[in-house]
Amino acid sequence: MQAPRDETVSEAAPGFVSDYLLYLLAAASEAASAQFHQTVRAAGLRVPEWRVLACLLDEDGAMVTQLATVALAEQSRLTRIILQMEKRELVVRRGDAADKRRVRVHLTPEGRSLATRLVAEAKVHEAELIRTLSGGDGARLKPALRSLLAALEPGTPETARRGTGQKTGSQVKENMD
Amino acid sequence: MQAPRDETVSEAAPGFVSDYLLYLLAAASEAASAQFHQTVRAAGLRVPEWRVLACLLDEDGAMVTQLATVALAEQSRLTRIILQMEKRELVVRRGDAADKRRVRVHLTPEGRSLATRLVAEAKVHEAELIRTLSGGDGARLKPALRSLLAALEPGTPETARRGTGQKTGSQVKENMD
DNA sequence: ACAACTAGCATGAAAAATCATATATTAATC
DNA sequence: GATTAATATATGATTTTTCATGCTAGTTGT
Repeated sequence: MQAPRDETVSEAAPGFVSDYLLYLLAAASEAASAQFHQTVRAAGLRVPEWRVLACLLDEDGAMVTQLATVALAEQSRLTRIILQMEKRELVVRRGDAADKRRVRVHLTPEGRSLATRLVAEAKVHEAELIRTLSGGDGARLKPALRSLLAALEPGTPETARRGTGQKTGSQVKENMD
Repeated sequence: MQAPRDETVSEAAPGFVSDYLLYLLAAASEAASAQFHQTVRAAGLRVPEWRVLACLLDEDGAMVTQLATVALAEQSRLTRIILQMEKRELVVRRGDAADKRRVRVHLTPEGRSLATRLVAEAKVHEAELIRTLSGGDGARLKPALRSLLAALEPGTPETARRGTGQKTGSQVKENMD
């Protein structure tokens, strides 16, 4: 028998926040990621490190800047993260012969093995998550998100163009925090 | 180690990452927020501070822990953020009379004014954003996100209620981080 | 080939976030 | 009603992030 005073708490706030798209996105992302990120931490990685590994599995030899974009982290941060990962022998950095400013990041066998394992777990987790969504929401979500991204990101709609120099000038890039 | 069989890795990677739900969520959230967050910074606020203000407009006198949940930040961080905001006279902290552990955070007139202005801008921005989404995606997104959140968050399905008894044992656990 | 400009990455110093834990207060249990 | 557990917030110390900027290497224009 506890007497929970019902004093000030009577908010059933209509709430701007709880219906605000940017909040829903951030909250959904956090909530959805929380579970899997535990797995990531358990593997001794921080979230951006996991993203780097996954990205390198998709495209080994990516540049630091590229990785920063994909890992949703800033360049200077990514630089340090890569250095740490190199110390841990998850990746190796190699100067690009053709353009010596660039640093290509490659998976080590250890890194590849870890990446492979985590990606597999991620796929399982994703499938489960989508399955728990009621009805068609599971199916609707991804297309809607892609649509949103497409509307927001100027370049790179689908086919990620990269590699060869290709700096067409307006490589608009200002969507990082 | 594998040999870089083609230095300019021209693969338009099938890409696990680019179709991974958690990545889409995180990327969409970042991309969508980037624009408005510039407005926030221009107002001299960091993102969690803006979230606090918005939340307080919804529910003045919220507790620190509550704000941490809504602002998607950790408690100790929120504590410091609130202290900073108090120094800037955006909020005031008041001990809860009934429960002296609690600290209720209230908007100052300045804080309310700023919050009101920003929320108005946020609504405009949101409307524009949704409008740019092709076809029904604008309409589908929010419900899908809410569905996802509902599936993930144990308690608090809609009406954020706290305080009043109802402790069914294993309720709220840890949905932060 | 030279100047000026841009791209890619690194780094120092400052700010901030995190983790574990301290403290105070309230609820629960026996 | 004393004891134990749980809540709510604060704080110290360490690690991270960030910001601005440095530096080197390519690019462009003349």
